[in-house]
Amino acid sequence: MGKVQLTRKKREKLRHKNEILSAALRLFSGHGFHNVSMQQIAEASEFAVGTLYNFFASKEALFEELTKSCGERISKELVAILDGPGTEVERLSKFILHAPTLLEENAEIVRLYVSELGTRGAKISKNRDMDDFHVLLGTALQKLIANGIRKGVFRKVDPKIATLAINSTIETLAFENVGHFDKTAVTEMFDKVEQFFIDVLLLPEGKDDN
Amino acid sequence: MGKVQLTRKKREKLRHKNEILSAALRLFSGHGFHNVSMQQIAEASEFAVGTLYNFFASKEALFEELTKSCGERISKELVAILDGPGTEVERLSKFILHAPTLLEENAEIVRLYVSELGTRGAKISKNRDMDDFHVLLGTALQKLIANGIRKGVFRKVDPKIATLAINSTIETLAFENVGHFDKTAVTEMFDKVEQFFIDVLLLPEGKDDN
DNA sequence: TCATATAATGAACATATATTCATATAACGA
DNA sequence: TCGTTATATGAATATATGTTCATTATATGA
Repeated sequence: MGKVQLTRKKREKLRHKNEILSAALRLFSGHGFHNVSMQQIAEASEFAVGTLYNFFASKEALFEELTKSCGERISKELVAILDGPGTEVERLSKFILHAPTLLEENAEIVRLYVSELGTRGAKISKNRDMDDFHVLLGTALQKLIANGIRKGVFRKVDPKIATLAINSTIETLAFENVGHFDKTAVTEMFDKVEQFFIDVLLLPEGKDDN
Repeated sequence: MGKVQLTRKKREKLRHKNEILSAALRLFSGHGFHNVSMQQIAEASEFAVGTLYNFFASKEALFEELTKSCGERISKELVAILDGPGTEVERLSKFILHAPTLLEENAEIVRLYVSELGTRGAKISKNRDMDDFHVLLGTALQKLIANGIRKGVFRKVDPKIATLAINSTIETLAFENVGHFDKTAVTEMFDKVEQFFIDVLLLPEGKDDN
């Protein structure tokens, strides 16, 4: 579906659009939606203000387009780990330990998410995409933990609460570090988080809760 | 220090100031800093715009004054529990279970905190008070957990990470529920959170990690 | 080459809103 | 009562900025 090869013009146009989006992401993530003007985006992307409106109906529309795809991409990456190969412990471990890399590669988006979308609160727009991806992620993690419990690998905790705790911790840590990112320090912290949750969730061998 | 009894005029003035702050809190917490104008605050508090500027140098100053005291009050309330009487387990338990009440009584402030201060990100102002109180709280909780471990009540986990996990979980849950607050549902959730962390941190009797 | 379509431009416009300040009002003390 | 001080007022100002649109530039294909 869709043309395999776009015409030169279409490709150019798409490239221009992406350049605008890219500049907007940089600015928004640095200063926040309300503190960035269309003028600034125009200057940063080296287009005229009017040109922006040939691509996006409004400042809000630009913002939404910017966030739409990002959430999906990141959430898919994480769900892939949770639903991927390996034991429950291995996957949970991998999931937590993948955060530093993910954070490094998506610093701007995460910063945008933190500064504008929060996880809740007064949203810029009615954009609910982020929340949807959040739910998707939560479901996958919850299922993993429930499976682990059923197999007798994890203690009998409430999978919902465990998921909440793990996700909250990862997010908080991510948000706290996205401003001044130090890979070594961040990696170290996430190592400890992984250790904590594995340690705490793992059923001591030989002991059986059932 | 300070007059014990203020003159009628001073008292009136203070009352007026608080009325403005109160109206501002209601508006800000509902719509966010950028979506509330001085006009609106003036109307809501039944003063003229100019009057607001007799009390506060700017919109930002008003906002800061609003947040300054709130954080301190809440954080003190929680630290009092953590540093209060009872065993480590009892205090941790009480700390978590106190959230619903606290949330109910401070819904507007929490909403404001969520929608504008986030926990980080593009702040309205350079106001760091909230962060300071956050640190204070973290320190108290961390100490409690460290003590619990030393006494052999808790497993040997990293107190820092445990604190991070507990605080993150409580905050996330609080933030998610402050919009449409349902005391019963919220209480139930926090009960489960308490159960989870106690369950997971408690050293099985007879077993000794040391 | 030229007619047409597409894209880019940025000055001008409309609106919103933070802030000011000259004026009015009320409270107070002599 | 009256002058003085403190407080309240809100129209006017200054500024910022989202959006429009008539104009210009560029690309395309006959």
